[in-house]
Amino acid sequence: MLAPGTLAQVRRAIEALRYVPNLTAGSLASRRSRIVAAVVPTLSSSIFNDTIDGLSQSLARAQYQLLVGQTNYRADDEREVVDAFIGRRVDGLMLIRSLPGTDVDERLERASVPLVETWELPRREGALMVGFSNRDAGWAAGSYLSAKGYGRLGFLGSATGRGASRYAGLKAAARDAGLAEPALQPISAMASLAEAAAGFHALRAREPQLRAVLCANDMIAASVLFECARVGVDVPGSLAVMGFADLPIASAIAPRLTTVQVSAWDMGFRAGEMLLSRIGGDVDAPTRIDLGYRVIARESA
Amino acid sequence: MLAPGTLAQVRRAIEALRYVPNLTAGSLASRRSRIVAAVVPTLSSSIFNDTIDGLSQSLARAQYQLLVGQTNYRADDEREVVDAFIGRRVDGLMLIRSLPGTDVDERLERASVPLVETWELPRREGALMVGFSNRDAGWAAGSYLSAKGYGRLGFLGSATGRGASRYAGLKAAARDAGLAEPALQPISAMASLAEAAAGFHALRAREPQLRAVLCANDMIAASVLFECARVGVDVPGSLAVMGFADLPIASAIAPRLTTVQVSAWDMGFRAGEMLLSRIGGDVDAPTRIDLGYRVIARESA
DNA sequence: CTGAAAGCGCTAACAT
DNA sequence: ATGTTAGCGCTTTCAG
Repeated sequence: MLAPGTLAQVRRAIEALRYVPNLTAGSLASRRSRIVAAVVPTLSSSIFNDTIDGLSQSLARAQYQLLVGQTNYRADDEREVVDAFIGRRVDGLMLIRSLPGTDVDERLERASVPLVETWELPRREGALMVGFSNRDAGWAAGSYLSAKGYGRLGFLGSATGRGASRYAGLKAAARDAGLAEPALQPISAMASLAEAAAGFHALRAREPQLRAVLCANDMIAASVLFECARVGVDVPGSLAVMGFADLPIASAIAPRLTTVQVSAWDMGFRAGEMLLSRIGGDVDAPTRIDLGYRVIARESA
Repeated sequence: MLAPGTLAQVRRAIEALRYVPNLTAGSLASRRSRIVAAVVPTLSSSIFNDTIDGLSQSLARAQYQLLVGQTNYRADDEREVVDAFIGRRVDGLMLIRSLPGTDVDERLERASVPLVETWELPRREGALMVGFSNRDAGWAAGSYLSAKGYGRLGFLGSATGRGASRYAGLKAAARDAGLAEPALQPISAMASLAEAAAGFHALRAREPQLRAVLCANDMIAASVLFECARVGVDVPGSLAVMGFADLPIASAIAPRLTTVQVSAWDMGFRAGEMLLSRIGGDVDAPTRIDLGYRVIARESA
């Protein structure tokens, strides 16, 4: 039996000796690491940071910790980092896929570590995901553009993965509106702002009639806006530009950027919640959340 | 003795059974977690991402993994996250300090986890650090501005921590050049672009004679540039604007941003290397790296 | 309910 | 060189 005040003494001793329980030992014994991992294409881009932030916040509430790894859009890096996380016995993993068709799902499945995918929403049985349809979002952007009366459309962004889906949606919208097929100017998924600028000029050279350009993300769109300012192209008068993601810069830049908002922070936060409830054994928690997208009409298109 | 081909069989069996060694058990037994942690003020800002990226890259080479935590510029969050990392027995920790004067050093010291600080360079015995002098960098910016002939100077940024050091340097440069004390418009360290814009307008209202403004980072400067475009202020004709950090946007924006480059990625990479060699027991590895700063003259000032 | 004991899956130190 | 064994510091189970 504990004498009154004994607990307090113990606490004081703990503080005095600076005893810190070893979570590693705890993890081994309990078979629970209290660690969740995030695997993202790149850490040095504004695009996914909000998602990581959101994940981090939901994990922090539950005293979980966050391990991060980047793939640089390479399949073997993705596999390597995922294997390392499996070895670490993470309790769950959030993935923003770098490329389609890798076998990481299977590996995680076999190790029975819960996986939640974000930034897309493929239909796959039993998979956890929180995101939106990139194709539909691209379609919405295209419809907005055609409804505004812009005729000749273009797309500036990656021609693979999510970028390809957005372009496919844009193409479908153009077809639905009876417009010509939008021009595609592919740039790498990790494109620097300089690369984006060069891609824009290439697109303009190829398509002198270009009336509106949809960019794969707001940073690319910002770069386009900068180039327009530089060469004196009036936006949206001579050219409409539309971004994607609704990053903070979109509502600050001049002219303010018309874009497709996609709840980047929420995807991370909800991904964390999904993982946590799955880890907690909650069976009837949602497994698939469509956060949708929303065209935000501002000044640039 | 291993029969020829036995090793190959074992490997095949490992692959077939999908056996993945448990790193947690290894950590406990070897007293080496092969994890390094990064504690940053915020994850959802472009400012520190390159540093985290650099750290991540140097750790990946050594098969180390990266745990991240954010403090939201709050002392108690910082302490909590650092304690959790100590409990996890991380082999090292990189810290971008949120506020001065917290006791995290002491706690890490007692737990004997190597600490490397970045984004500043205080003189402290035995401490690991890789960074630059914020005060000197602020001074360099101020000298550049005064040499360009701009009279009335201003500063837009946090009035605490690194921001305060940069302002102190700016003030010293103004004094050295015989100019009036630069106006200080404080905004929070986590300021949104909208807050930065509002701060800029407040500064202009207060100081109608303002000729040049130094911003605490390039995102704030970008926001200022956007507002100038919006209200028709000619940059640098009517107002010079200078940024800090040399983020990718600095060289892309129109007009291109004059700024102070500070090797964000390298700070992270070198921090990782310092930690790794310290963990490896290398005694005569460098403990203090001054990466310096460099004024990059572009169009905006 | 409290307390002892048996692992968790590795590494490292030892013995052979 | 190779094989064996004793922990690492917790959680959990099982007696009492």
